[in-house]
Amino acid sequence: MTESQPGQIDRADRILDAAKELLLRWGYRRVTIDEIARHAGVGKGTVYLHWRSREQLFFAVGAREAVAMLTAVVAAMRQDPKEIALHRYMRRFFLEAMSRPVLRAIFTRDGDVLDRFLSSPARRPLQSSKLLASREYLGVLADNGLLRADLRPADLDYTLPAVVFGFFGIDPFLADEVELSLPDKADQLADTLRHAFEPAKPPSSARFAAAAPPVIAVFDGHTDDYRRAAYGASTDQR
Amino acid sequence: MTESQPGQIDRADRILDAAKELLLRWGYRRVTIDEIARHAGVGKGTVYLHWRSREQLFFAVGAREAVAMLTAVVAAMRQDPKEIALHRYMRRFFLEAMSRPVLRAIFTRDGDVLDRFLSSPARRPLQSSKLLASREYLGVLADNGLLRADLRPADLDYTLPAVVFGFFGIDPFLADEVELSLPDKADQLADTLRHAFEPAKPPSSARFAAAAPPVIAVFDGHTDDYRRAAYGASTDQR
DNA sequence: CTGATGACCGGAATGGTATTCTGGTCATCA
DNA sequence: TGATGACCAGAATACCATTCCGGTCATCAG
Repeated sequence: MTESQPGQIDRADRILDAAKELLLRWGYRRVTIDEIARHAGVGKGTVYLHWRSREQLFFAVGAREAVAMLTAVVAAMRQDPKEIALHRYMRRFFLEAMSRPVLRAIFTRDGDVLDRFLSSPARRPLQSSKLLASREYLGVLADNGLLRADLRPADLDYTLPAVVFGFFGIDPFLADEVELSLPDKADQLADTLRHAFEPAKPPSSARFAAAAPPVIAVFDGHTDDYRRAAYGASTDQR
Repeated sequence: MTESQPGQIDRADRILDAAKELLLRWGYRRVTIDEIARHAGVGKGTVYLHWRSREQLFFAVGAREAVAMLTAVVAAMRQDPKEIALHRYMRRFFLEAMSRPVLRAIFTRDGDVLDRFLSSPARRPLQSSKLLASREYLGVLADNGLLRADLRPADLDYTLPAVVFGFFGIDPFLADEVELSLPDKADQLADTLRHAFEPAKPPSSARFAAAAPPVIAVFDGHTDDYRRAAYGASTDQR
């Protein structure tokens, strides 16, 4: 067994650092495993002791970014239970994702950076819809009256990703129109989600306090999933 | 001057019919002007008597579809003034666009059909955002209390296209998840827009009656713009 | 004995060139 | 006078020779 030794994690991180830097500098297609290994100060074979393919390695780069993002999200939720509200969560999600170059490339489907990677077989980048809208999370919200009562939860499976996807992807098609700042866009997204999916009258603080622990548990679980995906050859990853 | 003779319009339509059929059968790249002319029973040079380039010709194919769609939309608005409501309009827009193969290809950015055409220089396919969210239309709605009062109209320039774009584009990224029917998707879009952008309490019928004529005028104007873009070499088209 | 390495292999990507194809023009024709 | 299709230049394609690179594994260092 290779993992669980601190040195191994360090080495994985060094390799991921190198891969991330080269990815952002040159794009997915141009980066070679040789170059990554050289930058990380390891042999090429060593890379394959951690991930079983080039694709897995770059997936791990994204997964590690997801861990960082989710960690920030969960920290905010611990700080203030109201942060679990759908519109607050997605606002932060949007800002965090757009602020991290690797995640921004993934969510905006930036072909210059990820060209080939995007068309990988069935490999939905970071399984974005799962990351984006966990049913468990939405279930907890619904159970605590934090979603519109007349909303069938199953509808959100389709509608929430549709709306959020739109905010991530619309930019290239607006061009010279009004150019909003990133926070302004996030506010627009939050405003839209709040009106579209949340109760008209804001729920009491008690609601948020009750729902926060299970919500945080769900996100902690997700974070661990991505952490596992980021490191370690032995782990499943299918 | 060539246009305004019925025969010329007929011929233009025959050419557009041929172009449309071949476009859907073979995709933008594979269709040649020769083939279109042959199918339409005219000489190749004749095509250039109507449009000044291949790109303009295919743009005209889309414009003619837009005319058909807008005609249906306006007819519905004349029938029932309530149809001018943003959510009703976009519901119909979505259904109409998705039901017409050429427009669906444009709005879903279907690369198999439109491959090269999509990356045409600055040539935003059918200037979709203008088609989608005319400021004039939204202005009339706002003036008649048919939009949320606390909404700055300029915000809709960004937010409305973002949301709608999401519904047009999300499908490929949901895959095996819940597969909704087209009308169900349209209903989800309508529901989202109604809650996000319209007043909580439905406006009176009188509001709709007052706003309908100017709204219809706006759409009639748009329809004419697209009709002009579809036919005629002499017209500007920039 | 264990974990790290890099030379090596096969298939895929790339570059260069000869050939075909096609958008657009315009002299000719009905 | 409006329609046509032969014609041309440049772009797309097909082909092949060469390079490149992901992944393996025999070998080595500690």
